[in-house]
Amino acid sequence: MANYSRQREAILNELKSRCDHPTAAQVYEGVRKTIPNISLGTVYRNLASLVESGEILSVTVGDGYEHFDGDKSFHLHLHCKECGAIIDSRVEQSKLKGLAEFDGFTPETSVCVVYGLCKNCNKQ
Amino acid sequence: MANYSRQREAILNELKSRCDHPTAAQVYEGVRKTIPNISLGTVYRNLASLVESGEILSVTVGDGYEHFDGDKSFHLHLHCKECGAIIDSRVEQSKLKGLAEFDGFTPETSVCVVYGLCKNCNKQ
DNA sequence: GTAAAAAGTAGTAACGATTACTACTTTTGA
DNA sequence: TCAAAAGTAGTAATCGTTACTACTTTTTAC
Repeated sequence: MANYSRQREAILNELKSRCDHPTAAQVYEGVRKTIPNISLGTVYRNLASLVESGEILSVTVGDGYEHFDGDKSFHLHLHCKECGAIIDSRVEQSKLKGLAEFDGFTPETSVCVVYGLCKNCNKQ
Repeated sequence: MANYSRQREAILNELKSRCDHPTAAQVYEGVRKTIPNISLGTVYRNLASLVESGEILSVTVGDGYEHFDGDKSFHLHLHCKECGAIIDSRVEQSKLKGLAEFDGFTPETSVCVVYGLCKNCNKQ
């Protein structure tokens, strides 16, 4: 089985079993409960590999850290600029403008990033 | 006039006059044509201050750089994972799911980040 | 107008999240 | 069973960004 290791499995498991959006350092702390001497570099490498293979998502909100999300279903991330929380929003895709009323959250600016391939790169 | 300086004005002007989403280093290069000995630290400080005051937007797409946008109107940023381009999409807010057909862009995953205040922080 | 206080800058050093590297261990497959 | 391939631990290096200090510009009060 390609790409298999006890460490990689523990990292993916850690991410799937929690509901927040941890940073690499937070995943590292969590996995250390199972594999105490795992290396931080191993966590970074496997997280990058899991993002590359599409098994998890990478979320950047501009707080200086890369966050990871084991939930790949469509949802918005509400980022509080005050406390830094990243809150999942289960609104329908077509109801983006209804966001203002979502659970007391007051949006100021919304920046949506869509990942994929542009027309040019798609041809190659 | 608070917050005024020739450097800050040149930085804001540089950002408003271009249609891409430059990094701090790219803004620095552009402003150096007007103010050759401007400091990179000054560019970073003013960009952060302009974001803070809401005059410009900060866009992070996970490429390791912070990007800046002088256009504050609602639009999506299509980020090509191949060439790194950040393409503005003028779709209506309510037509998010129609993205797939936008100008040949093939979305794989879309991560939307909404900035604001959560219920708790809003009370304070 | 002018001088002192306040605010901003240039240049450089430091920071810290992430990545690269090397020797070692685990996994794979014939 | 054993050598090649793949992965890891631990540490060093990278580099975008931030902090710091002496200096300059702007503001404010008289």
